[in-house]
Amino acid sequence: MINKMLTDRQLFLLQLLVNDYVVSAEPVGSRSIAKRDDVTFSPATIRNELADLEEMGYLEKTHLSSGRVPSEKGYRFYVDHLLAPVMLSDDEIENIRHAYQKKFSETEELIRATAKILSEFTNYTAIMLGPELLEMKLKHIQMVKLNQTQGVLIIVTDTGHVENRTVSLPQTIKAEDVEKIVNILNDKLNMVPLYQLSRRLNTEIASVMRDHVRDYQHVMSLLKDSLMIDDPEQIFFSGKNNMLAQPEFQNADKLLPLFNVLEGKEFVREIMNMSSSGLQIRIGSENKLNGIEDCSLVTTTYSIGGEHLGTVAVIGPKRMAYPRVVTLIDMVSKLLTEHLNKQEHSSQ
Amino acid sequence: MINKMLTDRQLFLLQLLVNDYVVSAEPVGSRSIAKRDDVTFSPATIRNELADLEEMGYLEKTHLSSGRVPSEKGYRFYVDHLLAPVMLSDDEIENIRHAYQKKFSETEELIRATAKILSEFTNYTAIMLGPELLEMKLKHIQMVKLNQTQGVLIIVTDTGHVENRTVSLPQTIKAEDVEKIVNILNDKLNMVPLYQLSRRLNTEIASVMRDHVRDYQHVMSLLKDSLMIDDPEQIFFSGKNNMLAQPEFQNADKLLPLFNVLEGKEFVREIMNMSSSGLQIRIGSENKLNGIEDCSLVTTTYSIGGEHLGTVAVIGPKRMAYPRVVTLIDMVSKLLTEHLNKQEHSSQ
DNA sequence: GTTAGCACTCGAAGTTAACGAGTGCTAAAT
DNA sequence: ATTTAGCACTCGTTAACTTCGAGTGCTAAC
Repeated sequence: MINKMLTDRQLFLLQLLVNDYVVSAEPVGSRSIAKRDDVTFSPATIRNELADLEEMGYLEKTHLSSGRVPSEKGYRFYVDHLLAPVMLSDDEIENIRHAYQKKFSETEELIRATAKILSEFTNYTAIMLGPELLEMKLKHIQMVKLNQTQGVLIIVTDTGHVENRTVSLPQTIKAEDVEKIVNILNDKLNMVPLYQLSRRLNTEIASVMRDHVRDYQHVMSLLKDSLMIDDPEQIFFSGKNNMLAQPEFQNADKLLPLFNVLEGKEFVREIMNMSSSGLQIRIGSENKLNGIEDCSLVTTTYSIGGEHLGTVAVIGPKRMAYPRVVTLIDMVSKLLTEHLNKQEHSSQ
Repeated sequence: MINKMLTDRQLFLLQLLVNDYVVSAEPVGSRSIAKRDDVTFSPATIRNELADLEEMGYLEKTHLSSGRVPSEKGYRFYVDHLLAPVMLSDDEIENIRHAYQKKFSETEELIRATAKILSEFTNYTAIMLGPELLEMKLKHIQMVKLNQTQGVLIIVTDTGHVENRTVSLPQTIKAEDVEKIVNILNDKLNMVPLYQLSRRLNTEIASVMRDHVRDYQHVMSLLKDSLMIDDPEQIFFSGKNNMLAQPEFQNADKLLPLFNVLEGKEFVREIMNMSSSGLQIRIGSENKLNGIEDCSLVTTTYSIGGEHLGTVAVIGPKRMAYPRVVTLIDMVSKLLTEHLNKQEHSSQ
């Protein structure tokens, strides 16, 4: 089934209609389009064109005599062929750049700040996925004794991420034993990916431990617990409340399922899967996940040190200001990448 | 103005009415009360009694011929004098205890889990405030070099909390210099409260640094940035979405201001201020904070090592299941305290 | 002191009518 | 061959009116 070519005027009208509907959230009629200064033809002509566009599946009516609303096919066409890059005002660009001037002492803080900026400037909800913890490599392990019975095990990765665990120390263990153990671990596990830690523990480490550490069985079981890294993702949400301002989510019946989906693991997995390469847009039911069929999802990626990947996402109603979101998400992901790499390479 | 003493029957009726309204969320009429098995008198009698209770300010009507609803004064009286401790089912107690069986590798995880349990069992929103970061004392500082230009500064407190900062290292600095600096810091700042760090840095440390470290000005300014601890609170929310299920918050107009308040700093400050000693309940407009005048807030405290204090809070509609919430928040805060202290003292 | 009976109130739910924004179609105008 | 004015028709929205019922207060009888 090959689509008939659309005329220039049809393209123009489709674009106008989507733009209008995106801000008004009300079905758009022929009269309101005709009122515009850049439209020279009459409502009747517009009605004819819109009827054609509807026949081709780009538009829908909410009832027999209502104005038109873009269909999912309409949004898809709009996004694929009519997405005019939007200009941000100098003011806005200045504001965004300004938000990145601030010193960020932790990578996490930077990512969190990015989510906030993105949600505030789009007025939708932003989601940031950090680099996968399990892919990170061990850079350093450190044990700090808090008191007779407790210590904190600190794990630093090559990306500067820090994990920590509280561990109960057997009273039999001595300070020099602890030091010895930590030295062994640092020696043997340097630059080992976190997901391999427990395996390595059982193979290489076990034998060394047996030779050098007394009560080694006990120590091994403690270490095994502590080096279990199970939390696979760092996730940051910002602007969930922006959904409350959207006319399509005014009542709790709509909101509850939406929020439940947003907080679920499947949603995060969905974002992870779709953002393999560059900018992607999922419109409405293109999202396979149940519960966000009235939403659109825009994602892109950012890189740390040119290697590890994270994801930036914006979710909002299907009736989304796509050009603006695309411009913003693009800008922000670039700024983030830039910032992370500056951190990585500069000395100031 | 001294309140007239309430008769036993009036107390009984007030209690029944609150209990009924809490579950139904609808004004309670005399007939529905009379239908109960434990009520032996007629609707007319009940009407007379309720009219008296209304006159005394414990009840209100939503309109002239509606059933009655508790007033804030009514809730207050109920909470102060009629709060019958509710029994949890064995099943529930078992479930809660079971949730605490799991091993928690970080204190944070334990507190987060407690919030979740509390929100799930109350069906309201739980808020946990961790111990004040600024009150914690420095136990250990560690610097891990990531590459030529970057390092991670790790700060461990006496409670086992870990803070970390990414710092850009000047290229002139050598590994042994870093070690020297860290040693000085550990030596001079051991057990200093975090809020004093920057002051101490300027006094004691500055002079020592000048004598032992080259390029000391530069190092000092880096340290100053890194030891600025500004985030004063650890806050954990759970079950915000439970608000969506409450009939009083069905539309976005009510939800948006509520959520905005919950996320604001004033709200946290409010909780901090009110929980100075034991269990406290704030009903409706007793909360001075604008935006939660239709909510009630129940708070209590927990202790770590008998010394540091944190706060457990539950917020829900004014029409809250007070007895259940009080029982649960009490139980959970005790379990949490117990768990934290077990961690502290046992060796297994 | 309690309660049956009754007139009265008022919100909720249902009905109807008027309104208006929108459409499709036809026929005239360009 | 397009474009457009004109017009009948559709249908959601709003407001006015009705009905219904759950609830009250009051009075008089128990």
